[in-house]
Amino acid sequence: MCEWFITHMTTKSSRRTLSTAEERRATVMRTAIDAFAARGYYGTTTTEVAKHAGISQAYLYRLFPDKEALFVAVVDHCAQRIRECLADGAARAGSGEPPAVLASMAEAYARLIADRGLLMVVMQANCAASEPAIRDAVQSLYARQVEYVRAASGATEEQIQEFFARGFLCNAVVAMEAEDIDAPWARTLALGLRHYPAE
Amino acid sequence: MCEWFITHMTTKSSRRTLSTAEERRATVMRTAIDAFAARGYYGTTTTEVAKHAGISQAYLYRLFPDKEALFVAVVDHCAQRIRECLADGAARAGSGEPPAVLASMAEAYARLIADRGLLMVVMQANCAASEPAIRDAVQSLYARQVEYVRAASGATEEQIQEFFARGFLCNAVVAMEAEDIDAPWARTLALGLRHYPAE
DNA sequence: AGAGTGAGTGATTGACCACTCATAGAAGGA
DNA sequence: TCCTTCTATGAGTGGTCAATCACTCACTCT
Repeated sequence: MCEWFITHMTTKSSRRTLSTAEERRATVMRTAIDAFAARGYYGTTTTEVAKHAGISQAYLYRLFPDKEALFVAVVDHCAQRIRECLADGAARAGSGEPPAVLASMAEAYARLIADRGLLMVVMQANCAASEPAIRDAVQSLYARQVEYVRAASGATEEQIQEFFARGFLCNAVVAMEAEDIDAPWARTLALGLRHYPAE
Repeated sequence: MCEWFITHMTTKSSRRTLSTAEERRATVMRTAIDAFAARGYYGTTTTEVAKHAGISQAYLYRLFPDKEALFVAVVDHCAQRIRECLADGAARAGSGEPPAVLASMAEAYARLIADRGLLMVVMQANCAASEPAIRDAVQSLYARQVEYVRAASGATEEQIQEFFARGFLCNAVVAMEAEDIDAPWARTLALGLRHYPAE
């Protein structure tokens, strides 16, 4: 929150240094994740997003044509981060057997979604499929993920499907905050799901 | 939509027959599913819900104290329908081996979520966990489901977890409307997921 | 120094939303 | 028939939201 101070108020003087629009867009995409994560597309106001990025709400509308385009841009940003994370996991496994590569990717993914915000934005987008533009963004997100996993692991269709099934289970457990609940049902769902505490 | 005509305008005369508040609440819970399914808790207006039930928005506020209570009631209603469905699946399997019972439950569940609305409400609720009352409703929904599946099937923890993992996969596929897409990634995700067309 | 370009904002607007209230009308019992 | 209780609505109210606009200021180039 209030990145403005970090990037612009390094000295005590009131001098301010302008960013380029592209830098600002990048800042917004990073900071908007936490805003949209909590209340989703409909429940998050553009004023909230602007505040998180340290800019005025009016300027947000110069950076993005409307709220929908802003949300789609944030989803695409998340998609890219997830792909980078899967690539990282695959690289770590080297050229092993498919199950070993999948396991390494799963491990990397589990570490990634220790950042709850990123995961929740993806889930929120999944639920906002009634907006065609958002639905398209979600479909393209999963299209790329599935094809990347297939290419990087060389696993069978069944193995890939199970990989994603466990991923969705993981998402749901984190979304409903069941990870820390000490009850049989919660432990059963979270069985063997690595839980990296938030940093 | 417009249930009012069905229950109240069976004759041409302008005479109207009142329902009891309890009947009305039941109607609202049934019809509100489709409203909340599309745009979630924040994106759905109380006017929309009232219209679906064929009553005025003002009267909705006599039946439910506020929007949150209304949404939670709808989620609880969905939870109950899912439990009935699982029980039906278990009954159909008789007293077979755990995997057979789970398969029968999965079959029943797949048939249930041919009704896209019911599934989407549950997913929307899962995403609205930032409201404590809604998060509690979701947790209690899954708590009962997991424990019911455990008791009815006698399966191991791992089997139960995989049962729910496949359930979440199924949910995600339906939510992102990937069932009908004719592309490798979509076919991989939907592999073996029975797809009952909407009635 | 002065002109031109792009970053950035305060104030506003019209639409819409959750929620309220006063009141009309139906059902049913004495 | 009159009276009470409950269903049901029209007409608001205050507040909030996405989107717009006129404007200021910072930086760059000449």
